[in-house]
Order: sequence, then structure tokens, then C-alpha cells
Amino acid sequence: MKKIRQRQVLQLVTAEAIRSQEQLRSHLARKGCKVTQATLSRDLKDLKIVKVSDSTGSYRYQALEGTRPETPRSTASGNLIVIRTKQGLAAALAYEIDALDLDEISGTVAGEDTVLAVVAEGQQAVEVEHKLWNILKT
Amino acid sequence: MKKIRQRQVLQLVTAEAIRSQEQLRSHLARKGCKVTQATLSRDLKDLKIVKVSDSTGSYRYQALEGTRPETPRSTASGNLIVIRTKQGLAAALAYEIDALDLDEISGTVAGEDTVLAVVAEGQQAVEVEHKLWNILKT
DNA sequence: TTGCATTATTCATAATTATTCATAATTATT
DNA sequence: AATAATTATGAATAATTATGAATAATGCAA
Repeated sequence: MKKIRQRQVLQLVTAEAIRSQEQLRSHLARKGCKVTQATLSRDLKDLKIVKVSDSTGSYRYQALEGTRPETPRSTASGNLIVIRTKQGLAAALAYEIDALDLDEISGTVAGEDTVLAVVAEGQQAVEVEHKLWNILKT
Repeated sequence: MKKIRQRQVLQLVTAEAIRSQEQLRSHLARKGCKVTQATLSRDLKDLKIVKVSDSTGSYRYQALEGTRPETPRSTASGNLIVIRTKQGLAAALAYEIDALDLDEISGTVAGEDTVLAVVAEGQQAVEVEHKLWNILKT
């Protein structure tokens, strides 16, 4: 029960701009998961999800560090690395990759379950893919 | 005044385990800086210092690392132009680029903070990047 | 300088979040 | 299976944090 919920929390928080625990609660409720603000407070603490101001100036919850559940599959093609993740987790992974701030990667775009990483000019996608994989598997 | 204080806040928070704004306030007061909890709340928001559980299980304030790049940065790679924007603004930028209706750009995809522009066959990505940059810098 | 505009700060309070205490649920142990 | 031990949750509430409104400070152009 708890695990499932926490996975949902993580997903929700990366997918949408959640601005309070109350808001998080109602989102979850709509998805059929009915818990109180108290347990969400504890979940957020567990998951190291923090409240931080975003670009719009208001607060939003954001996952901190490696809360990434498991290793996804990737393929290199042309100057792109395509990474498949579990549904809803692509944004979180893309965020992590961005945070690495690698010269080899020009940028990423995330869909629901796929991340597209653009490999920088002059780099071998396959090699970068390996490097990425090495870094992320910690 | 504000700048100095915020520097102190950052210092304090990294040096000691500050567990509440009230505690932070009293530390600062002892150092001669007397402000209310209200301004500290705003300082922490500005500085992107968040409350997160530490190894002991209790909360502590912590500076959020790696502040992302400010101005939209772009890179060309292969037949793609990768543009980084502030969180949440990618879609808007992509929309603008689409609206330009340039022959040189086949299309765009937007993530949360990244736009991928696909450069048309036979075009030099770097040149298109420049052109784009010129148009958009208004 | 003086007056206007902008920014910073406080005070008071609303809003939000963490925790305590009581149970329920789950898991381990005999 | 029954019981003990552990863990999770909810309700209520304490504690903490965010914010609106008023006021003070700061900069700046004339």
C-alpha cells in the first residue's frame, strides 16, 4: 500500500506542479488513493521531496536526488539516445540527466515514459550512452 | 543589508544543522542580525534553501545545489537545435518558434525546460540556430 | 535636497505542515 | 493459528511557515 502510494506521489510531483500537501491529497484521492495530509507529510519526508520556489515564484514540491526506482532501457540512434522508463517517470529521469550537466549531452526532452537525450556534436552516441549508464546506475 | 544577511543565512545553514526558521532567527540574532521569521521565510525562498530530512531522521535546512542556467542556452547537434529555458517555459518558446513558421525548421518538441527544434533537410543547424537567436532576442 | 517610486521589513494572522497519541494493520515468532 | 512486535495510519492539535497590509528604508531623477 505504502510503496504504491509513494510511487504515485513521486510521479505526481514530477509530472505536475504540486503546491501543497492538501493539493497532493486531493489529486491522489481522485486517483483512488485516500489518505490524510499526515501520511503525505511522512511520505514526502521519506522520499526527500521538498518545497521549493519555481520559476513562477510560487512554491512547488520537487523530488530531491536519487529517488529513481530502477534502471531504464536505452538505445542510441544517430545523435540521439532514447531511454524508456516506467510510465510517468521520464520527467524525473530527464531532470536527473540534466542535473549531471554533461558536456556530451546538449539537452533532453521527456515524454511520459521516454526521454530523448541529444548528444553533442562530435560525440559518439553509443559511448555517451555508456557513460550515462555508468553514472546513473549508482 | 539583505545581501549580507542572505550570505550569512547560506553560511549558517551549511555549517550547522538548522531545523527551523525560529532557530535560524536566534542564531542570526546572536550574530547581531535581528530580523523576523517572516523575512527569513522569504530569504529561504529566494535562496532555494529547503527543509529535508537528514540522516538522523529530523528535518534540517539545506541549500539546493546546482541552480540551473539562467538565460535560454542553445546548442546545435546534428539536425537538432536544443534550447534550454527556465522551468516550465519550454512550451511557450516552442509555440513562438512554431509561429515563426520558418522553412528551416521542420518542427519542435517541448519538454518542461527544453525545446528540441528539428532543422530541415539540407540546412546547417548552426546557421539556423543563429537565425533563430536573432529573431527571438527581442 | 525633496518628492516619488521601488524594495525591504515587520506585525498580525492565515495557511500549511509536523507530531503526538490512539488504533489498526501488518509482519514475525512461538 | 495465536500472540507478540513492529509498522502504518488517522484524528486532533501543536508547531511552523507563508503572506497580506502597513510602514520603513532605499534609491533616484529633477
